[in-house]
Amino acid sequence: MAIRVNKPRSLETTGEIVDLLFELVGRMRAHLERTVERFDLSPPQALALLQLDRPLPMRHLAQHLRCDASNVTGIVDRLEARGLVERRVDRADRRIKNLVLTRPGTVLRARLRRSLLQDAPALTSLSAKDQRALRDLLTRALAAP
Amino acid sequence: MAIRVNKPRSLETTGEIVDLLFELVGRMRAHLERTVERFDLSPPQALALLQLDRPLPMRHLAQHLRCDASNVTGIVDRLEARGLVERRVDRADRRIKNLVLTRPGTVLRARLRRSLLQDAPALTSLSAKDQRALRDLLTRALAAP
DNA sequence: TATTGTTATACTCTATAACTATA
DNA sequence: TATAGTTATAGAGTATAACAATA
Repeated sequence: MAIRVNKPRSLETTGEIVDLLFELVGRMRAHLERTVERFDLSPPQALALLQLDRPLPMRHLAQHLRCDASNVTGIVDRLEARGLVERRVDRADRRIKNLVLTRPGTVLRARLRRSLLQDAPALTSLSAKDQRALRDLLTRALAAP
Repeated sequence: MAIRVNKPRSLETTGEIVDLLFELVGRMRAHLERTVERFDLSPPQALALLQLDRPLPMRHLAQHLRCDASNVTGIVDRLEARGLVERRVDRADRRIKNLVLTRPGTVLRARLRRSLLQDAPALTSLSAKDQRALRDLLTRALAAP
């Protein structure tokens, strides 16, 4: 068995990437906060809406948002009160409530997503080619175990 | 003047990147929470510590952490109580307090950073070459106005 | 017994406003 | 008059635990 304590990959580069991601995500969060305000949504409400490109049980939404399921209740309550989302009891398992966008919810989600992406900080300054390269790198990074 | 409503860059790709970043950052946050626990630090305390690679006025630290200055007081209080940082009044402007890592603080910061980077989720699965490519893309993205 | 969603509750993080000391 | 940091306080976001309905 070879004696190799460190991987050839340098922690130095990893550190630079983490710092860059930290900065990028900071800018994106600020951008999100400015944008959702115009839509009269809280950031959690907006993130929930963005996840609902397909019907999703409450619990799955919680997993996607990385928060406890008890939080989702309140978030969805407000989205439902505004007529953006419906809770539909699952026919196969009646404990489950599937979240489905209403027509207005679908429209609002599309507008929100477009606003967020159209001037996504930093990303818009990359060329189309660079964007594809970035996408492919991130895909490869996340694909591995 | 040419009639061009959309940029050639596709919102489609931008959207994919945002989704990938969302997933990546989620994993990194979970990783951060697991790791800082072992160091008996809260995530904000850990992030503050990580920023202090050089002396920094309270207010600048707040800007880096993207939070109000009033929060930093409590975070630094606890780090100082543990003897990890010192508040040093600036000689040129006595309103300013510069945060400086103590010797134990420097040691702990290095250990924390190493732990975080050594098994940074997703990033460690990239080859050294891919890591450099990712770093360069992110640098370019953030450099632009 | 285990799981989904809800409620009630407490805790953490964060921002706002008023204060002090310096400038 | 303006700025750096602190304090007190309130609000948002989150998690935990107990519960009802269903599996």
